[in-house]
Amino acid sequence: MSMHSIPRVISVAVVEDDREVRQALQLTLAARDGFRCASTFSSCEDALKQLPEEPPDVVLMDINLPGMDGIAGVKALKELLPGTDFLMLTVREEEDTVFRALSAGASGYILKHASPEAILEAITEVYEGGSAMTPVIARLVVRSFQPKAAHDLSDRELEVLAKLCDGENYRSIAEALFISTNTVKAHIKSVYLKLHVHTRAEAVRKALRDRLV
Amino acid sequence: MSMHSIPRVISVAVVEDDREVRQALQLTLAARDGFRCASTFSSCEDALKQLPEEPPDVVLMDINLPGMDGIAGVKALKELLPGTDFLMLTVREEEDTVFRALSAGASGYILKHASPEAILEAITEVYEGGSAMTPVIARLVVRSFQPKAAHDLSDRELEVLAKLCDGENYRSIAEALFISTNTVKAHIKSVYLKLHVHTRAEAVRKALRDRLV
DNA sequence: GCGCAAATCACCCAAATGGGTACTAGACGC
DNA sequence: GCGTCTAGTACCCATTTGGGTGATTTGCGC
Repeated sequence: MSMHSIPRVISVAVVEDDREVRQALQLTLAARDGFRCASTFSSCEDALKQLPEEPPDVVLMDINLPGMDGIAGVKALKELLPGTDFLMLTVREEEDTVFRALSAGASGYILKHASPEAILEAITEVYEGGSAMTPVIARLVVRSFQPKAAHDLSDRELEVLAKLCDGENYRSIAEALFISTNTVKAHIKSVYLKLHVHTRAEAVRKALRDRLV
Repeated sequence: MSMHSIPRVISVAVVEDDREVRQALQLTLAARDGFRCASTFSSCEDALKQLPEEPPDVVLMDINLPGMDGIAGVKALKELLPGTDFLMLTVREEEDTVFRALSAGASGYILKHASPEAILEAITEVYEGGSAMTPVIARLVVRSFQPKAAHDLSDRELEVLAKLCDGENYRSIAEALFISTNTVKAHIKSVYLKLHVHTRAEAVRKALRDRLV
């Protein structure tokens, strides 16, 4: 925030294979004070070659691209341009794609046919250290924080499972809960039964993924 | 979306201990077509008693409340009103609080001193199945999807770690990678060393938490 | 009061795990 | 060419884990 308190121009690069869309974005950026379209590319491969020479502040990245797609592109470019933020431009709001893009290092995820105003606002938000996304995508993301299912584990079982996730062994769990190791075993067996797993590792993964702990 | 295609009034409840703020919200809602302030409460305890009788569409929930705080309030109310969405109202954008609120079941997280327009827009977005949050909070959330640190595991080690997370044992990992179980052990030992863990469970937790896989 | 589930404990045993040590072959940098 | 790194291999051994079986107590619902 304070970093950007002196008004300056946000330099933006565009990676988009559709020539029409690419030029429309370029024009939108050129027409507006405070923005500069530093470069445009029709493929990630081109962007990878040229962008490192003059890193922009923000990259608008299409997802569906011939050759290397936008997600792989972000992953590769982010390595070379750690200070640059990436804003995904897409036509559909698919759960799987959203999460893969965010995991790859995208800072935002907006729709291609949003208004120029909305796109410029998203660029500004990202540049200022925030993140931009549609409400629908935000809900997908928010939902991923919420418990997935009720696995009807008893309170005691949840307690044991939590310690299992901490990497504690039978003996230390037993000591912490003031019960015998045999009882710990019994609870763990019950947990495995209810979660349909057979090993510690699977139980830990399920507990973390489904946010049971 | 189609569910709400017939224009109707969104009924909103407010839980906020500050009388001024509470009344301001009430007035904002009353003054606008399409919104209705169904009820207001100064504590979660009160809301828990009365809300189940007539569930609103959206609840605006303050976080800092005397007695039961807004996060515990959401968790409790969400059980009773599964169809209702909760929008947290807060003054600060603290990472820990944000994640706890979302885990508790909140659908959005906005600033108390946002404009009436922005608050009404957030309510609408949440009502329509989306989610509302400030760009700063969105970035916190997005960041949680990205790898936390470079633990300099080799490619092979990452491969082994991934299978470890799947709950596979030495033998099946060895078979999958066409190497001996001894080599698998060697890789795993190296992984444990680099991640500073000593057991499978800890390794799985670290891998999932830090998004190494 | 009966039944049932949860929580507690016990014993056996095969398999898996984690730690220690030691060696070889290829790749890469300098 | 020498050192270092990663990958791959091997063996030993104590500890841990997971599965099977069975038992007691407590509390809750009907």
